[in-house]
Order: sequence, then structure tokens, then C-alpha cells
Amino acid sequence: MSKRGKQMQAEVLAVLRSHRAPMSAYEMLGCLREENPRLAPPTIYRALAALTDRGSVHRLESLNAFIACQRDRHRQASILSICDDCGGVEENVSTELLKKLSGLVGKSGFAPIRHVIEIHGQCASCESV
Amino acid sequence: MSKRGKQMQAEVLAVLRSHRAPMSAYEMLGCLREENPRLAPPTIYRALAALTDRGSVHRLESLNAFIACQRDRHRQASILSICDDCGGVEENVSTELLKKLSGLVGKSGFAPIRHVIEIHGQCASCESV
DNA sequence: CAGAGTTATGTTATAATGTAACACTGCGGC
DNA sequence: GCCGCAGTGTTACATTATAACATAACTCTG
Repeated sequence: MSKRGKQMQAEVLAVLRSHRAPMSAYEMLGCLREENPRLAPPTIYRALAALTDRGSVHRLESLNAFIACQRDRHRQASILSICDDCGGVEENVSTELLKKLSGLVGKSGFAPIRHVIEIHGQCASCESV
Repeated sequence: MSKRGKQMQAEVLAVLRSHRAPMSAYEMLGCLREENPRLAPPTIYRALAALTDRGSVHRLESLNAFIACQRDRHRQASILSICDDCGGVEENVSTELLKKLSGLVGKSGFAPIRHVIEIHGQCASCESV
């Protein structure tokens, strides 16, 4: 991969890290266009694809949005708790739960490759309001 | 709700049931336009919203698509296994797993409202090829 | 049953999200 | 240097979804 590619990924990751809530690809595009107005969607999406492959970024399927990984890079699927009030996301990992899930769907011979686990609700601070 | 509304929902559900794989809203729109060429997206989306509220239809967040509920109507979140080869979807329910998930994210005070659990992989028949 | 008020639906237009396809650039080997 | 490849930039467009308002249908009251 060339330098420019890596650099783009670093910039995208930096933007994502500077927000505590998830961002859509087009929000990132908006931020990055302040520097480089000619930036086009495929550039962002390619950087995001590389970052999600590496595990530095997670995609929130139920929001069409992205967050920076909050833990150390992990190869295991995250369990993402999404606060519908403040937009905050917490990331959990549980080998045990993933195994149980695989066991459940495996009963019919299904072979899991990718787990999407997203839980919507209210975080502690929003709930107490 | 008026008669037309219910009827629209029934038609959408019928179309969904006639396909064993998930359909996008626009695929449904295509089917239903054969009857009524003036049908517009919001009509479909409204019917889908009512059907998903009732639990007769589930939305696959990771595919932006929909399937008819395969079990009896249940208020509990489904665990959906999605075959990336044939597109087939299997629906499971597990109170125990849902409880564990809630327990895990609840440790930080998170109050779950909606669970999205989608597992991509290969179903038994595609795997054996 | 008329007519006002309310709610749901139809329609138009457009927003938001995502990608195909090809041109271009720069780096490697020969 | 020149060819070829891998990755990037750019244009254009496909797909998914919804805002906003016009219209139609139902409901209640007298």
C-alpha cells in the first residue's frame, strides 16, 4: 500500500477518534473536505474498509455509521451498546457469549464468519435523567 | 388504521413470504408496481414500519433488507443467521442468550431496549459444497 | 346526514449512503 | 528509460430512505 493510502487512513481514524459518538462516512467527508475540498466518497470508503479490516474501526450496521475501536485491536467481534439518547457507544468483548451464539446457530449446521451484535438502549447517565 | 393501510401491509407481507431470501424495500416496490405502477417508496416503508413493529417482519440491519418472520409472532429479539452464499436466513430465539447479553452490557448501567443480532456465515447446505 | 376535525395515505421531490468503472500516478523490475 | 502493476483519484450513478405537503378516509357531534 502506498503512503497516500496509509495517510488517508490515518486522517480518517484521527477524525473518528476526535468524536466520541459514531460518525457517518459523509460526516467524515465533510470534516476532511475542510483540508482537501476535492475529496470524494470512494476515498473515504476505501480508507474505512481498510480500517475495519484491521479492526481499528467498527461499523455500526444499525446506524450506517462508524466508530474508532475503543479497546486494543482485537480480532473478536464486539458487542456494541448504543445509547439512543446521547449516541454514545460502549464496546464489550465476550468469548463466552460468542461461543454460545455459535453453538446455538451451529445446531442447524450453520458456520459463523462474522457476528453483528448491537444493542440499542440508554446508557447509565441518560437513563438517570 | 384504515383498510387501505392494512391491505398494503398484507400485500407487502405476501410478497416477502413468497421469497425465501431477504428482499430490499425497492425489490418489493418493483414487485408491487406490477399491480400498481404508481406505488411510491414511502408507502412501502410505512407498511414495513407497521409490520416490523408488529413483529411480522424483521429488518436485517447488516443487509438493509427485510424478511418475513419465520416463527410465530414473538416479542423477543431474533438471532438471525444469514448465509452469505445462498442468502437464506434462519431465525432463532434464545431468552437465555438475550439475558446474558443484557447482563453483560448492564454491568455499566446500560438499559437495553432493542437487540440486533445477525450472524453472517454459511448455512449447512452451502458449506458442504 | 352534514360538516368539522383528526388521522392516515398518496405524491413529489430530495436527502443520505454506497459503489462501478475507468483514468491517472508512481513505483518496481528489466 | 520504458513497461506493467498496484493502488489512488474522479466522475458518474445506483441504492436506500425520508421530509414535506396535498389529498382522502374515517369519526364524532349535533
